[in-house]
Order: sequence, then structure tokens, then C-alpha cells
Amino acid sequence: MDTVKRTKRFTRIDCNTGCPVEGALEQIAGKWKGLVIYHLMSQTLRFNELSRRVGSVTQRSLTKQLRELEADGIVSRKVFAVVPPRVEYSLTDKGAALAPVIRALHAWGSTHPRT
Amino acid sequence: MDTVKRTKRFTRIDCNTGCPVEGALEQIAGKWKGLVIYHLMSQTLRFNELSRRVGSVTQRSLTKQLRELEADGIVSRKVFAVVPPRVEYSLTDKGAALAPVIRALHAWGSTHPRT
DNA sequence: ATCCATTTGGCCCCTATAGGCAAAAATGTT
DNA sequence: AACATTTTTGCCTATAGGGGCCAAATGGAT
Repeated sequence: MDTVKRTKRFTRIDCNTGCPVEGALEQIAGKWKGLVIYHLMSQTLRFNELSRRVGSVTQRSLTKQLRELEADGIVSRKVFAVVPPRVEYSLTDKGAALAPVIRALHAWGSTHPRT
Repeated sequence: MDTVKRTKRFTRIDCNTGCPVEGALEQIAGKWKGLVIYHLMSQTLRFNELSRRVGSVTQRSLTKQLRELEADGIVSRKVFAVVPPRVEYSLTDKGAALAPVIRALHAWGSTHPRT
């Protein structure tokens, strides 16, 4: 039934069950996650700094995206017990490891815009 | 207001307006698109072959995903005027150019599974 | 005549995701 | 006492994406 005859024109990637490509996409496919990760690649940022850079995102939505990224271990959230509150977001090692992905995505996106 | 002081720990990528990274993600972030692109990277496939490989996807949904990929110029659809119908899907040049992205995604996804 | 195989489309529903709006908390400043 | 600052949350609504189910089209096989 699943007797697959694979040609090998591209690097062989095992992707049969629980595909790592799918898993990766699920983690970074939020509407603003790309931008967030990109901005955090250059530097640690506070909530409002991030908000200003990303631009048209609602604080509500940004918070959600950050929570998800945090839950997936991509960004780390450091809270300082001061008033007014100071919360710094940065990439974890796992998040920083996304740099090649973001770069590949960027290279492709630049040369192949959406129509 | 936007006087940003950028450190340069990573390759500089301009991502300020209409980020290419975002654009790229929007095009490949469907639930099954990763798998579809992956499978088409190795070879041209007919609808049912694709369906069997992807596994648990509904024909309905697979059709939708393929239509979107086609609309974005990532896959090409070749129909043969025979009965029963024969439709072959393959990657366009634009789609084939995604290989580095898929590989980066795969590399990251393999070493950094979701929890 | 009937059934099978292959691919797609239509209609409706369900859930996930995003956005709007405003409050809450804590404290130094005026 | 009243206010500004920074971040997060609650509640509600709008929109998008994915899935179920079934029909259509067509010629060869039974």
C-alpha cells in the first residue's frame, strides 16, 4: 500500500510520520511570529519596543503570539519586579537556532513575492 | 520615535515594511502545504498519490491547499484529457526554490521538536 | 445495465485565530 | 489625591481555515 518509489533529485529528508517540517511550521506560522522572531534576532526588546517595531499589531494579539512563542520555548520572557513593569523578550537557544530558517525564508520571499 | 539602535549579531535583513519573511510564511503556512511541497520536491505526483502520502488529509482539504499553492505559483497542475482523469502536480521554479527553506525548516524541526 | 476509478466542486459546520475596547496592578511624580 | 507608565488580561465579535458528505463526469470492466 505504501510502496513508495522515491527518486532522489533532492536531499533525502525523512518526512513520513510527524514530519519535522510540519512541526516547525506550526511553531512559527502565527501571523506576527515571523516579525517578532526577526526583530528579536537583532536584540532583546521590551514589550512596547517590540510593539512599535511590529507596527500594526494590537497589544492583545502581540501578547498572544508571545505567549505561544514562549510556550514553544522560542522566546524567553524576563520580568523585572519594578514599577512600571519591565518585561524583556529575547530568543532562547532554540529560537536563535531559527536564524538559518528566517534567512532562507527571507531570501526566498525577496526573490519570489506574492504575485 | 523610531530611532532604532541595531546591534549586528545576525546578518542584517531589511524587514521593516512588507516583510519578505512574512510574505513567505503566508504562502507556505497552510496545514498541509509543508508536506505537499516536501513530497513534490522528490517527484511529480498525481492527486491520489499525493493524498496517500500526506495521509490523513481529506480530499476536500488537499484540493484547497493545492489550489492555493497553484494560485501562489508554487505548484503547477497539468491535466491530461483522459478518463479517468489524470492530474499531475509538480513544483514550479518558484516552488523548487523553496528547497533551502524546507531543508532549514527540517533541520530545525528535527533538533527542536515541539516540547 | 451497472459499477469502478479519478479528481474536483458545492454546501454547511466547527474551531482556531485575530482584533477592539477597556480594566487592572503598582508606584514614583506632580 | 490624582495621574502617567508598562504590561497583561477578560470579554466579545469578526474572519479564516479545515473537515464531512455527497454529486458530477466519463469510459472501461464485469
